[in-house]
Amino acid sequence: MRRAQALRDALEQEIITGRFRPGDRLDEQSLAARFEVSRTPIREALMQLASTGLVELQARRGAFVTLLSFKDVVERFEVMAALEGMCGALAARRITQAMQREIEKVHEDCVREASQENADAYYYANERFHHLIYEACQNRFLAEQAAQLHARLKPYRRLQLRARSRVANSLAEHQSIVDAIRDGDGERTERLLREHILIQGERLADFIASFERAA
Amino acid sequence: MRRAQALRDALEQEIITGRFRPGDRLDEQSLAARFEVSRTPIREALMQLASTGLVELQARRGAFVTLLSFKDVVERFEVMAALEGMCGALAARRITQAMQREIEKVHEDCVREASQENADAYYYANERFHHLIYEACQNRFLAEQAAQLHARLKPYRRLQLRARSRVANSLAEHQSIVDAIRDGDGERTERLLREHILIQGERLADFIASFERAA
DNA sequence: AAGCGCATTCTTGTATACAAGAGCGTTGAC
DNA sequence: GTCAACGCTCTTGTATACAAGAATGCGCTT
Repeated sequence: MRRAQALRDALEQEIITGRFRPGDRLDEQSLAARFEVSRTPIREALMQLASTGLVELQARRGAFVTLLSFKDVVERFEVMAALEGMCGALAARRITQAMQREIEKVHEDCVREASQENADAYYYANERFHHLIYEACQNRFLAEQAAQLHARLKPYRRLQLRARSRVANSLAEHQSIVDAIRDGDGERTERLLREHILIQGERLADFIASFERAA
Repeated sequence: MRRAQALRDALEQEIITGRFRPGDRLDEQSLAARFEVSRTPIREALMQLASTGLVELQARRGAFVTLLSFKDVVERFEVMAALEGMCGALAARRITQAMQREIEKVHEDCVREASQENADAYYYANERFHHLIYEACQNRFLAEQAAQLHARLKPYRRLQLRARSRVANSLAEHQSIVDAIRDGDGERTERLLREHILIQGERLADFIASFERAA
């Protein structure tokens, strides 16, 4: 069983991959028909998605895929930068030897996948890199919050790692972050990670701005 | 209508005020009977509370009031300190004249209520003070996140403002925060707010530690 | 012809009925 | 007497039926 959970994942995927687009209405009945379940687990799944911010529930009007404005996205990247910076600061001070080695290993994975120009593999290695930093902060709650917002920004982050120069810069930034953590320098790690994320946010902001201008 | 929402608020209050204590099981049937509604809106309310972290849903086992360990609370205060610090930093750089005046006014309210030794009134004035800083950051998402975690920590925060000396110190800290914001000094505001929150966290940690030792 | 109002219909919100898994007690065997 | 297994019950998870609010379209009136 546990249909609601499965539905949650399925809908999340469809939203992230663009099957449903921001602003789209999610009709309970048609979803129930399509997945061949009753409305009950559909409603549960929608409420769970609403709690993560992926959809919005309007009273008596139904569920809609959250439509983030330009400002909304910038705001979230601002917070993401702060959270990741904090993770980094704590990680640099608290990290274990084993964790340190693991991060270095995953960083090497990133380098390898980038050199092979395997976009998807690089994307996933990059994701593991960031998740390791979340976990290394030794604050489970912070790690969860960071991971959740990270996931929430996924649809927007994927848009931008196309430019090859960005990948090269990103790797250089990762390297200096790894170094800063190894040195146990919390402040430097925090600053580097903040900038690393904010650059992404700014890139994306440029992208969205050009997109909105075209529309 | 909108029973689920009303139930959510009612249950939240009962948890915050201690009618239900951390670890308690929340039985759907008995709640439905007590509130004279069916299980459906009860389930909705419980899921909403779960999304904010106030209760935990265990699959096939039901809902339990979240029992935060000592470590859990410390972790949350660590994050709260960072979020509030960030709010303060942004607020100091972005605050409007009107907002500045409003914060000063509420700060004066805090001073007045404290001098009258009206614990509840002071508590609420203090809460308004912090919420104003959240809003002043001009990042709606950050403000929401901060407010949510703030609310989440409410049951734990109330335990500790008993000591009179803490109130006096707290007011002095508020004053220097107001000054730092007026000066537009983001870094100083951030540092002061972080410390202001972390002190609360440490006080509470001491309290919990002594409590757990006694038990 | 245009605007307002009413009714119909569609959708969400709530109640109830049903299914299935988990825990617990009892009973039987060793 | 103790341990294990079986079955019962209790609770959650899902389906369906019902109620109520919101939107839309049609008709009537001016």
